[in-house]
Amino acid sequence: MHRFRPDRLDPLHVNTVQSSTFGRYQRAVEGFEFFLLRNDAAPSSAAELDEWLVLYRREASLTRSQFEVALAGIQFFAPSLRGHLPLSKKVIKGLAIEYPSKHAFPMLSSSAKFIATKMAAEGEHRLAVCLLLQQATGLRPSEMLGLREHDVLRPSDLVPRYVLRLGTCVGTKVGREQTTFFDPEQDPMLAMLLFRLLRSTPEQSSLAACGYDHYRRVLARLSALLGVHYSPHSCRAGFATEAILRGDAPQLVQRRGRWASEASFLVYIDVATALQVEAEFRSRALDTAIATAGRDLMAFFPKGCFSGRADGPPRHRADRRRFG
DNA sequence: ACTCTAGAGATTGCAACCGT
DNA sequence: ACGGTTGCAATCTCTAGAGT
Repeated sequence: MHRFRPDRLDPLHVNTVQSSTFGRYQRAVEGFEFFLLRNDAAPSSAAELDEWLVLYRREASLTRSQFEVALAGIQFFAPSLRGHLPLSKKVIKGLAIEYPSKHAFPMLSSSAKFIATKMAAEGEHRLAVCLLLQQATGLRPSEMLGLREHDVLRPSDLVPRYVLRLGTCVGTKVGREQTTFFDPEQDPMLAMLLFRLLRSTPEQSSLAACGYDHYRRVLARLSALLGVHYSPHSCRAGFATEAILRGDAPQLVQRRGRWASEASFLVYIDVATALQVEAEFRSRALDTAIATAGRDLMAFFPKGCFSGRADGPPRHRADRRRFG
C-alpha cells in the first residue's frame, strides 16, 4: 500500500516536537493507516489521500480535536502534504462551527468573595485568599498555584504595590519570568488578607499549598452552590470582563493581564455572560447572600487561620503531606 | 500591518489505583 | 466501601511565525 509515512524519520525532525506530541501524532496516524488497510486503500496522490481522510473522519466519527491531531500528525510525518489537503481543512472549519470551543465562565469579584467565604468555611483559607488574588490580578491558574512566599514582594516606599514574580519556579505560558502588581488600594480587605497569609507562610513555601486538581475540585463543588460552573480559568476571565465592564481601556487591561495577542485577550471578555449570570443571581435571590459574603469576608479568616493548626475541620491527608 | 494557523503547553475528564 | 491520588487521553488556550 501507499505509505505517506517514511520508515525512519531523521532524529532532528523528531526533535522539533515534544515526545508527548510525537506520541499523539503517532497514535492518530496509526488509526488512519489502519483504516486505509481495512479498506484496502492505497491513495497515490495527495488529493486522493485527502478524500480518504474525510471519509475516515466520518466513518470513525472523529471529533474536531481528534481530526485536528490526525491531520497535524500526517503533516508532521509527511510535510510535503502540507497545503495539499484542502478538503480536510474545510471539514475542520465546518467542525469548528458545529463544535465551538468552550471558554471559561467569568467570575466577577463579588462571586469570588462568596466562593472565598465558602472555601474558608471548609478550612481552605489559603486557597480562598489565592483565589481572590487571582481574580484581582488575572493570574493564570498555574501561575497562582506556583506562587511562593519569596515571589511576592511587599509594598515599599519605592513601589507602593505588591509585586508578584511569576514563573520563577514553573514556567509561565511565554516561558520567561514575568511580573504583575496588586495595588492595596484596589481592595484593602484582600491586601490585609494577603499580608497575613504571607506572614504565616514559611520562606520558599507555596502560598496556595495545594495542587491544580485540588483547586479545580473545590471550585467545582462550591460553584455549584451558585448554580454555575466555574473553572480555575474563571478568575482570569472575570478579571478581564470586570475591568472592561468598569470602563478600563482594553489596551491597559490586556497589558495588565499579560495577553500578548489581542485575539486571545478578546476571548476572555464575556460581558454578556457575566451580566446574564448577575441577573440570574438576582432572580434567585442569591445576590443578597453574595453581598453579605463580601461585607463579612474578614470574619471568615480568624486569627491563625493560615497556620496548619487552624480551627476548623480536620485537614485532609493530602494537606498533611503538603506541609511535610 | 494585519490575519491565520500550527503546534506546544495547559487544563480537564475519566477511571484505575491506593490506603484507610 | 470510600474518598483521595495518579496517570493518561482528550480538549482548550495562546503565541510565534507564516501568509497576505
